[in-house]
Amino acid sequence: MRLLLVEDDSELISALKKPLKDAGYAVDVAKDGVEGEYLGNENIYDIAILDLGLPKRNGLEVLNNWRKENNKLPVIILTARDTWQERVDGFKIGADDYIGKPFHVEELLARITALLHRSIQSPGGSLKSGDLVLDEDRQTVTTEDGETHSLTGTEFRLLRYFLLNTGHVLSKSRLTDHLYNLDSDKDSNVIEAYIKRLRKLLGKERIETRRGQGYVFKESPQ
Amino acid sequence: MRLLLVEDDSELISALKKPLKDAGYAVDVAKDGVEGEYLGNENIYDIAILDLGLPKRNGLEVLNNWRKENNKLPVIILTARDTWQERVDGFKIGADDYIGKPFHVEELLARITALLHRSIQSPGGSLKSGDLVLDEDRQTVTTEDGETHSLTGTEFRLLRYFLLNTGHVLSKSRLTDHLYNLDSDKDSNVIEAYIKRLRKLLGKERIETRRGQGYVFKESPQ
DNA sequence: CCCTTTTTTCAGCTTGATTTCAGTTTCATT
DNA sequence: AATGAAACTGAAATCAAGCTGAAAAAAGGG
Repeated sequence: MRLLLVEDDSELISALKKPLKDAGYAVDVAKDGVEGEYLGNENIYDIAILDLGLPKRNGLEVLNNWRKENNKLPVIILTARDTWQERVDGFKIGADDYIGKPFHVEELLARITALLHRSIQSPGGSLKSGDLVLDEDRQTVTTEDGETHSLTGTEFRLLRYFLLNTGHVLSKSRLTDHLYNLDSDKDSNVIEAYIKRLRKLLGKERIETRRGQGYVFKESPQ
Repeated sequence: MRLLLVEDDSELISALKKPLKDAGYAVDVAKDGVEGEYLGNENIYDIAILDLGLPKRNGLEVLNNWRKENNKLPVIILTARDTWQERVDGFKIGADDYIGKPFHVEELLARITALLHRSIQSPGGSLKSGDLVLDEDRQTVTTEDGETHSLTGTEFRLLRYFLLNTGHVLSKSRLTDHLYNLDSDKDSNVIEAYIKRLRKLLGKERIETRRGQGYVFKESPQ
């Protein structure tokens, strides 16, 4: 999952980065409204955390512009002034959720999870595909044979992304985009290496290779 | 354990704070209904003590709003007027327990312990996990070999939190959240240091490390 | 205020996760 | 079949999270 944080307060940025990373998100930061709006249109993010009080362009304006362009990026609004009026404005323009400062990181994390699940119509704490169950709290996967394996951070993020996009062809560059930040190296075969590990865990047939295009995660092995 | 006290009477607050701290709770106080409701939704508390007669927003209303939002925070209601009717209202809305003023601090402490235990189906007075027994009054632990060791404050709080969350992955930041009430320093390895002490006391295998994720307390060492 | 206990910090070390690498296999195309 | 590009593979190198023992700092008790 790749997350865009549009926020100008460096202190808040550094307070959020670690826990977000720990929770398995690749985080990019935009420090003003203009940059934020631009990045948000890149179509590579799964969710955005948008502060309202921003330099150059106000957060509500950014959100409004995204929605005008039919950009459906899930957005959680963040604001210092938690007024009833502003909250209503945000929702009207098309925010998906709203959290007032000061807040606890855990609450933000919970809302992110809730929103991501909502946006793919899969409520609950675990993701399923066929006989696989991914427990997002424990970062474990239970396979068809009933065995539960705990996953490393990268294995978990990759598998989650597959599960959220079952049946779709996912290119290697798209996968790297979603697992890592912008500044990461593309000339590497990390993805291939992790595909191998997931296959070892889940069975070879589960992840189909489409040579030259990418990989497809299949609901049932067959 | 982190506890939210929603109470406006400063005298009562100061009368409760010390014994609660001594019993190993990290206490945060909200002085009115609005603040209380907000904090209670933060998802970091293990229990709330909620007075009914509050400024700005009545306690029953606060509780009602929490439950509407599907917030399952265990709540003990506190009230001056211990009427049958009010008690019924409180339980109907979803309070877990109820205590009328004036009360003895010991009774409140007992109800808190009982309520926390209820959530893990451990009706007895002491917390057990496998062959471990934690005496919450004496702050001691009895290990498999029958030895009883007295614990320091932090050791006790950490171990109790583990026992109440056996089998769950607990991240270091979650642990700090529940052990301390001030926003704690992020660049520190206090948790690691205490994990080490608990391991020395209980055996290494009891607490499993999930690198990058947190720790799991296991019922049996194996 | 001094002494004891508890808590926190620190620096070097260990271990496991991640990434890279080099050699091999597979596949589409001619 | 021969070719070249893409993907696979096992092992090694690198990097960072977590561990550890000791010492410093803070809290508590007389």
